Amino acid sequence: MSKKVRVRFAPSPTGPLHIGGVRTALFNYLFAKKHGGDFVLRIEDTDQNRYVAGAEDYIVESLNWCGIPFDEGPEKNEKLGPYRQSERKHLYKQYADQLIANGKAYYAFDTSEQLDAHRKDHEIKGKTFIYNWHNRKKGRLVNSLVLSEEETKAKLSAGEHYVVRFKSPQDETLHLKDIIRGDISIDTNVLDDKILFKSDGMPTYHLANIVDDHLMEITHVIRGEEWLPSLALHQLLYDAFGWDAPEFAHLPLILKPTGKGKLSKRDGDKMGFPVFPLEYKAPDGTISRGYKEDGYFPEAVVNFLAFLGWNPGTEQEIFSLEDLIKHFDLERVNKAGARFDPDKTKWFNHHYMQQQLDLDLAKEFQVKNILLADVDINYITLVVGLIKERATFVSDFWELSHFFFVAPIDYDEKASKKAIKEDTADILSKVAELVNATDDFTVENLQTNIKGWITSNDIGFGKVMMPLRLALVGALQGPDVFDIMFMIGKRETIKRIEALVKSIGH
RNA sequence: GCUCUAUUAGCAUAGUGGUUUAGUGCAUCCGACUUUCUAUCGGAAGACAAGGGUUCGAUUCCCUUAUAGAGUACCA
Repeated sequence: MSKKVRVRFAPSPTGPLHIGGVRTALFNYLFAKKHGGDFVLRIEDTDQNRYVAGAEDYIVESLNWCGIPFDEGPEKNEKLGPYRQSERKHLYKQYADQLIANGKAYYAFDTSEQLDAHRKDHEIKGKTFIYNWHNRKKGRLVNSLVLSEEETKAKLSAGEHYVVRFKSPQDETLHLKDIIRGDISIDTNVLDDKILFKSDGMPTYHLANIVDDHLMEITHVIRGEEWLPSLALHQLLYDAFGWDAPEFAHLPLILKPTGKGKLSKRDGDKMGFPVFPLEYKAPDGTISRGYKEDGYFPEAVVNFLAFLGWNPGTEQEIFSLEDLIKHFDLERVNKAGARFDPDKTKWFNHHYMQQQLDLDLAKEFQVKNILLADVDINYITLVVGLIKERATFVSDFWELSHFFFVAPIDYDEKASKKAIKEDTADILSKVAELVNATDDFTVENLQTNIKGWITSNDIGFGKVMMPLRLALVGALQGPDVFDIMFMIGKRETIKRIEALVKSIGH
């Protein structure tokens, strides 16, 4: 009985896709897949002034990188295409005309300048200018409602610029439904007569959106909260056309980490985290960082995005895409805005890092560090296995593991103070001997030899282990000392111990 | 201004008209890992915006206030 679920993600190609847009796309995707439906990408490029070349490709690449590809869209499975509104231009006029013919819309000839003047005028008087029943017949507006039929025709045939406005009803209370927010009532008297068709021959978002959603057989419109105020108009438009409206769900806004205002493009650079999925080079040359380039795994991005406004109601926080599809539910989406937490996104990334194959991480590590070009990949893989648990990004690896590849060139001052005592040189020399005497050079043998020596001579672990670590690493950091010795080998271990002994100056 | 929306600890959130001493995660602090640590493990501290109702009883329902956000374009 129920139709197949079809949802759409309808971004405007005005620049890189904001992370909030990705979240909207993700929720659409999850909802569609959960119900075995289709996920449609439609490009809303009705504003020719704001068009940015390359933005559409960026959107497609972003969705693909996140692993949430669309089923239908530009150049892909075009069943009900085209999927760019600029290519559907010819479709919209007839619908605007239809509304005019049945009295639901009208021509307006006011210029932008005239309207601005009205708005300013009202502002001075402390009132709000609304282009609706309240003002449309008072004589100061020029439209087909106040003009005679002849005058209107004359203006049209004279080629005067006009727009088509929706005639919003008077004194009605609209009852709207939103899956997330429940019932919403609106007094139609506060609605203005929105422009449906612009003087440049293109429809506005409002008209195009309704016509396309209808033609593309969209069953659920899942979009950002900023559209909530337009919901009444959209419902009215469906009614005016005599079409069944889809169901609506308005997603909560994504707020800045400071909590004030919605997350904007500039917040990222200011606070040191990306707001875009992929790096973006603007036509003017400025570069915005992306999650991908910053070293985030797509799984982590999807996971934290899913939790921006939604939660499963259980204590599970780690969700694969498949899990999300299984558990996602619009009813469980929050109404309140979701504050973006950069630390939590790192936490997710750390988690997904642990699940990556050491070999894959090692390959990436090698590519990003020239110094590793000639190092055996198997060795790098072993190193990665030892240090990845304390890394969030692959870019952390070098900092955490350089001593596996190169000997320390100097010793951290604070660490030296802490580790080096009067008898340190003697102790280290003895340790070097022990290392040298360990023929079968394994972690286990090193441990039993050195630890055994410490306990049998009653020296104290700190006095031995700390300077030993300092010798090997150059600081009091890194994984288990015995692992390090084993990895760099007997000769290198002894070399480094002797280097420290020498530097102490005994 | 007007319209709409929200408000649980530093932050994100769970949850409910009465055994809830309000659960979880991030961050913080403290311990442990026979001694690195920004990792891991264990523990601690920390919240129902305010005021009115409704009710035997409200964090949970209603109203008001405060605060915050969104929209208010020939942008989407």
